[in-house]
Amino acid sequence: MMFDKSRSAGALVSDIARLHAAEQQRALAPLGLSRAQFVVLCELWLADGMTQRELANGLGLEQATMANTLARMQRDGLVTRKPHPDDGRSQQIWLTEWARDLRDPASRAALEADGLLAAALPSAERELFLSMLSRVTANLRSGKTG
Amino acid sequence: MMFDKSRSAGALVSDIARLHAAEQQRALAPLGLSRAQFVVLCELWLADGMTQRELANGLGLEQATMANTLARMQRDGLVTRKPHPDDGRSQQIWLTEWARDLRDPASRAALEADGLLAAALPSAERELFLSMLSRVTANLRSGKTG
DNA sequence: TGTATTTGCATAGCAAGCTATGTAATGATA
DNA sequence: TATCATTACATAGCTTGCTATGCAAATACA
Repeated sequence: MMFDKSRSAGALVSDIARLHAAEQQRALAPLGLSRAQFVVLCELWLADGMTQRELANGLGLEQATMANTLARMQRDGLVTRKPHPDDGRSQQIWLTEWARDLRDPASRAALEADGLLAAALPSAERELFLSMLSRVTANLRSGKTG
Repeated sequence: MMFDKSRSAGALVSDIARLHAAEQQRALAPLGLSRAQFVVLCELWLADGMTQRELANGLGLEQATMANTLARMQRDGLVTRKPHPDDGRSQQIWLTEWARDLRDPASRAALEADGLLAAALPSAERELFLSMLSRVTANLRSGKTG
């Protein structure tokens, strides 16, 4: 019985994720952002005022993970938390002006890291690669729920 | 300036890596193994007696990460560390009998998790997917060094 | 109305990745 | 030979993921 990691999609994907995360961290660092913070900001740039649970659900992360990341984002001046008007248990997450201003430069940095990844493939293959990744993501996600 | 995570290979790969890691953890848990430990065991099943640095280099991990993982593996009875005969600074990492016996069942568990991932794609596309992942991995890795 | 369940959040504690730093052994060199 | 640089490892401290718990607010229902 053998496990050949060079022929394991899971092992390869894990390696790529780690290498890509390092690239993205490097690209985002000059803005004072971490990768996890950028991911949360992507949601909030579309619409802030969401609750912590809505954010966690949208990103597929656990509530506790979200709570910790939001605490660091508040510490770093990226978000503020205000009591929810209709529900005393929850809070609305709002972007600071500073976080709003980061949208363009941070998106550029993230795209740059993505470009390094895509550069490994001829452009003719990139659409298919994205399609495959999307199908795998959808499949694993649905398997988790159902 | 927009960042669309559903069209970002990096974002998709990160999600897949997280979902796959959870699957693999679940499959390995009954054996008392974590994913990170399994990865180290894969190296040691091929040849044990390596030093910590050799293991870290082989897996592309930092020395400190390796040191911590090996400490947990020693705690869990998977490896023993013996002084290196030729170099008083380093230690050789040896598998325990128990770890040796885990090779077949652990490999099966890992392959099972990989199967769930591959199941998202028609078999005709799987070879190409592996090839793309290999090229991306190689490209990112070489970019790191050079 | 009063209790019981559910829901939203915080916190503790663990794993595994990272960087930075300290120590001891080795190796190179003046 | 004595000193300096390098190498192997350990440790501290950070992030970001996880599970498990606890608490308080909201909701359901007897």
